[in-house]
Amino acid sequence: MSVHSILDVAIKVLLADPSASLGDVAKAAGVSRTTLHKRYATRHDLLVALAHDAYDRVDKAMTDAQLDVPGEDVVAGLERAITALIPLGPRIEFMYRQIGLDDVPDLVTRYEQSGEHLLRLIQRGQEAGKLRADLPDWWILATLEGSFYTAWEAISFGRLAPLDAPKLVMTTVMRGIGT
Amino acid sequence: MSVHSILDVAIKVLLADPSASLGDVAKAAGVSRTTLHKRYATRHDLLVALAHDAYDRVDKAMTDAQLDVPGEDVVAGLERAITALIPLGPRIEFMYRQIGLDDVPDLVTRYEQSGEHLLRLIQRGQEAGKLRADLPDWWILATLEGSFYTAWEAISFGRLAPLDAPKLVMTTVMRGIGT
DNA sequence: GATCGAGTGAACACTCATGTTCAGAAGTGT
DNA sequence: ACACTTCTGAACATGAGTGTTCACTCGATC
Repeated sequence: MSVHSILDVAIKVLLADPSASLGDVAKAAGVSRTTLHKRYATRHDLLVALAHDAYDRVDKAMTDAQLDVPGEDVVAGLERAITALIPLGPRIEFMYRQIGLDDVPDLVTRYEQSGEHLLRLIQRGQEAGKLRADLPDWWILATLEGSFYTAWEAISFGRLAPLDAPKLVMTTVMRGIGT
Repeated sequence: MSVHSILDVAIKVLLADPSASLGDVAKAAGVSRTTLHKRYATRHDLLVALAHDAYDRVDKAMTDAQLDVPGEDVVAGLERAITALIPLGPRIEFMYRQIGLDDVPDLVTRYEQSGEHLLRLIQRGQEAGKLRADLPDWWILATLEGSFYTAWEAISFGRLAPLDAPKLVMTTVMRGIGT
């Protein structure tokens, strides 16, 4: 069982039950508790590792989405970002729900940085007249993240097909629900 | 210390730290742990009581918002609903984050019912041509709830003034972020 | 085949929240 | 003043998760 597999399983288990014991995690990962303790000395260490792994993937997704290409269409960039974020749903949900990681300076820093790519894209969109300039940029970012999260929830409930999500999010966020 | 005050304090404490002990809750409420145990025999009982209290308030807010008046403007109804929900932010956030209450049939039922008022309003809005009919009603509902939640978060971070929230949510949700 | 590293299961001490009990204090009503 | 209720602080047993150690097994490597 590789490190990544363990983290994958740990995310799932801890998401289903945040109070799951390390024994539960180890069992689900097909690994002895001793081995788990060898990799992550304490529960806190495991949580931090999970958070870092999640941020790694978000960062990679944002980089891959090529949001910083100046000439390109902002809306297309947004759609690529959303599409890339959808598969990361479980990990982001985990980050979102886990409390007690606020006191880890590294993670706070990463959290603040994680939205930077999108925020710059949004600012460019506003300057280019593609996005409403009467709304604060941070609010637009929060709205985007919220809509993505709503989509992820709908997917996890089985109500929304993953492949339908990006377009649905984009049309909703861009045009709104009004006629 | 009245029952409602205890629940108020309990919400705050458990929201700040979901793993807070009953001793912490009791101390914060200015009540002995023994007394707390007398009112709520187990931790689970307390959580269920908190959930019911939250649903009570949501139900009351939705009823007070008069969403079922047939003739009235749907958009105005939505804004009243959002306005009424904002103050319930902490409680709804609590409901949202607490896991382990899924196995309480009463709460599952109440959860399903809690969105009914808004859903009917949305359906009326779609029929009246005020809301996009090309989007599923449940998705519009989820979008509304998500945007409300985004606003609540911004408020709790101190970035958004509570009185500004309803209008901001409405314009964002109705018109979207695009130009 | 011997050696090394990684993993395993079992046992252990430790901490902490929980739930319970009880005798006494504080307050309320008659 | 008295009876009654509620709240309190303290103590207790219990259970569960945690972190640690250790002897053992297994597989790969030399």
